[in-house]
Amino acid sequence: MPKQYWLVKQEPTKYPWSQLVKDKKTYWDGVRNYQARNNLQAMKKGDLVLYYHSVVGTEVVGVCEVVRESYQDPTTDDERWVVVDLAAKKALKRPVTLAEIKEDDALADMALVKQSRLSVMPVTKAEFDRILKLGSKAA
DNA sequence: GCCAACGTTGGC
DNA sequence: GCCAACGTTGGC
Repeated sequence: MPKQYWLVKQEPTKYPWSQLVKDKKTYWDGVRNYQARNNLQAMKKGDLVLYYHSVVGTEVVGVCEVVRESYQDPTTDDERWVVVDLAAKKALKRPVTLAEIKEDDALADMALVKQSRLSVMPVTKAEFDRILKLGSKAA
């Protein structure tokens, strides 16, 4: 099974990338949307996940790795919802903003742009590589 | 802070 | 099973 790529959104006022770096890893709770839930369940250990700051910043700031596959969300008794464990892997040298993504021919069709309300979404390898490339330029 | 987009709920 | 009303998310 080839490695898959994902993007998760979080508001930095709630749980910023810097907090994930400090914590080393976290469980990704609070998903209450079926499409996002299905994506969480499809994540495999070792998959790489872009970390996007929504609302404040609106930019991709880092990469994390799935370290535990989906399990029952510990913050609710409702069996419908799951979490995965994510570990911070590396920060981008500089953030890749939503504005840049929209302007980039290779990225403008991302679910991030098309479906702004989805909080967990798959990303193609081409899109993933492209964002890493943009994010590796000097600040 | 406003508003558009979209998911969910509930009445019929 | 359809659709209107409502709530939430997220960009600006």
